[in-house]
Amino acid sequence: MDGIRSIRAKSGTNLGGASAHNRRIMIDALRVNGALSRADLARATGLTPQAVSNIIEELARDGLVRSQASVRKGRGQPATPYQLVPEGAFAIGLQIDRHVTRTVIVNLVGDVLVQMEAKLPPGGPAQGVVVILDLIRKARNALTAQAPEAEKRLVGLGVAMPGPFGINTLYDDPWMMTAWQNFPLMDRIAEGTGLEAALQNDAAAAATAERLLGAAHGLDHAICIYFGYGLGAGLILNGELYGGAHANAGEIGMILALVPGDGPDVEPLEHYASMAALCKLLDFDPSEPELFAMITDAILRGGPKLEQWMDSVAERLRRTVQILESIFDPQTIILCGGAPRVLIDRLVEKVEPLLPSIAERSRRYPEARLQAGLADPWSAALGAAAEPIARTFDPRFSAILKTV
Amino acid sequence: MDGIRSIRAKSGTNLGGASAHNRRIMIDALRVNGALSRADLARATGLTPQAVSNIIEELARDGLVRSQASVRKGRGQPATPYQLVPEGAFAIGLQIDRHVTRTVIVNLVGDVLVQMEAKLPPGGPAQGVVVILDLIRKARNALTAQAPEAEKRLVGLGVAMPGPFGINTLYDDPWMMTAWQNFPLMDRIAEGTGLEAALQNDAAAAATAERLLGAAHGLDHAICIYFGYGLGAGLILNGELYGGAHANAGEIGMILALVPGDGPDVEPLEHYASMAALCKLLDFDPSEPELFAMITDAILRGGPKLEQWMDSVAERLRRTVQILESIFDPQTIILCGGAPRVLIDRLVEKVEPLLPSIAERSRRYPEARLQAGLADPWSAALGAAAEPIARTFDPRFSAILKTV
DNA sequence: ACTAATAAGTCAAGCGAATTGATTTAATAA
DNA sequence: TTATTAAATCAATTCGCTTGACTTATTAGT
Repeated sequence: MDGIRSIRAKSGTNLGGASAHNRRIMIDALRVNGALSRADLARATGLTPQAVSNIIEELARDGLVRSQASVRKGRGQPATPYQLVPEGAFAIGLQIDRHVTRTVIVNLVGDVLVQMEAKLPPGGPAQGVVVILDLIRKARNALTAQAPEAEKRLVGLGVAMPGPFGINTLYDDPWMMTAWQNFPLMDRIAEGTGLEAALQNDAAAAATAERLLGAAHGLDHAICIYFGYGLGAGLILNGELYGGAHANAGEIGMILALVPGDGPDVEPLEHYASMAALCKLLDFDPSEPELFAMITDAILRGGPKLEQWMDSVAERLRRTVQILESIFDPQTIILCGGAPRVLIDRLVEKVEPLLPSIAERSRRYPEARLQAGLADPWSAALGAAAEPIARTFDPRFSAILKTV
Repeated sequence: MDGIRSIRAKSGTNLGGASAHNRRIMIDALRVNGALSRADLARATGLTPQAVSNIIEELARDGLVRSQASVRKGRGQPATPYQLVPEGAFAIGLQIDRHVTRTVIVNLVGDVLVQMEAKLPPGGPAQGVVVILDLIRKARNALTAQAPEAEKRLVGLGVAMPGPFGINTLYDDPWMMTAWQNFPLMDRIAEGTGLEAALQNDAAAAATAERLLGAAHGLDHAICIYFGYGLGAGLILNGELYGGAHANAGEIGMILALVPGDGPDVEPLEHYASMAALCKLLDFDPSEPELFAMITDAILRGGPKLEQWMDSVAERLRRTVQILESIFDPQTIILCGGAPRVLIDRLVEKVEPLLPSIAERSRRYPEARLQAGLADPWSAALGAAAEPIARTFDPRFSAILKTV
């Protein structure tokens, strides 16, 4: 502790760092705004037109942007807008859930090109990782079959898994997939695929998906409540995903928040509000492949048991939303998840009217206080795929973080 | 909406921006680590020794750092450590509370040089701002009397006020100082002092103080619960203060969180847990100048009424801490505030044992899950003073944010 | 129809902070 | 006494951004 004194400091930067930052800025601006001319980009970023010109030229050479037909908009030379090239980059997303694993491959703008799933064997991660690597291999083959050049432009692989990470089983809870977390999963996957791999929890992945192509597109402050087999939240703060000190931020499934009538023995929120709780209520097998259809049917059929459950979940979510609004002061809160569309939509309806909070301001953004986001079994995998793209091209992984 | 298309983009950067960033990096590293040699700084920041040398030389010329006696630590040329020069910069902090305004002047390392307060007249902001400007004038005179050169090195003025901002009286609540918030306070102060002035809520200011010179020193993820006349939280996320979409993040005083026994008519948290609530309980006049001494006396004397109140507040804080831990996954939570030391310490004691949460990990940081921070009536003013220093010298206001 | 005004975009030279690699200085270890 | 290690500096180079002049393409005004 003396020879290597642990000095805490942020990283310095240099010309290369600044340049990398500016490249990412451009890509980010094009993603959020659609097509922009060089002059637009110069104005928006504060860089000189010449600098923008050089950067755009380089990005075009790299196959990441391309020009559109020029548009005349008044006096002066017409502008040539540039847009992202969808096939400029590809990424793999992998979701590992309790009973199933899903993988998707998306391009730079988030189009899904390949989509595959497999049942996870009960033998735990040692057997599971074999299935996973096999699934990824098949997905890559499918990608190559449909776009031969794509493989060269794979920028990475994102993995989404239920959290929390690094906790020694807080509650004795089979949902926590402890075995998976003590397994060198990421090493095995990185090794097996030859790709850079990053891990995040499923709620964070879903939030990334919302930001890149969902309800949080272009927002800098949004909280995404992920209603899946468990319950979590992805936190978009200052336009970045926030992970906390140990990548466990947003674990709202673990909060012990009461609703009127609860006693001191209240259980963690996700024991009430989650697909797991619903399966228990309806006595459905969560590993059932047709689970979503079954739940959708059940909801459409209705019935007092289900209505009562949704009402009670809505009450808990109503209070959770009030807490999140007070704590984060976000532009909006998004309810999304690996859950059937009808369920998410019904819950959003039932949570209204919201409780009073600081979010109740006269001049609000166009965004509602609470809205529905992406809702399908693939949303976590989609978000996982969005992560490497964000990592590669988002300014937040920029100059400041790493000297190049 | 067509002529000026609102394009959303982050700012680009250039050589000047990178350079400014690196300067701030250096100052930040010296603040957090104490004295460091140029070689240390080079290793810690990833910059070359030559670059560090140039920057340090420039900072020394500007009077912000100075060298200490060189130290021999083994083989090789002895290192010359550099430290921040306390009198390298000064800043004014101003707290505007319900009944009183306080101002402090601190130097670069946070030493308090001047400390003055004044009663606020009941006439509202129009009269109040006169008192405030007069108080600041007196404080500056006192500063000049004790350090004639200091006035030239004033980097700014920070104002701390109770939030939330921009809300049209959510509850009909006399605590919210609505009149002050609809008054062009900051313009008047900036104009009257000739200094750059920034506004934040008192909890955020207290968190800045904790980070620069309190329990959160050097931490990147900490939540500071500010127990003052009201209740709020300052959020330090990724080493930066987080303000939310409208600078109201951390308003935990407004959450409607229940404890066992509460009904649906639960009131906002700060109606139970705050100095205001305590004053009501004890029938103390909050504008009483000797309030802190009176409360301290009352607590030391004890008695069932007070114990019961503290127990009930502790129960609410216990649940709030569990929620904050689950949501933020911080390194630590700090209970601080404009409240007497004994009260803060007693509350921290009484909140134990904490509820189970994801913060309960086997290998925790040295930091406890909950600890006491700064606790005195001046802490918000101190934090307000820390803000301009942070703004001037913190890397977070760096290259990325503004092209120089 | 012609000219002035406006805006997009390029060219070429210059700048400046960091890098690179060689060098100097000052200590300890052998 | 010599080799080794580490801090710090010197001098030359690098490279992306800026500056300012210039070209191109369109509309507005007379």
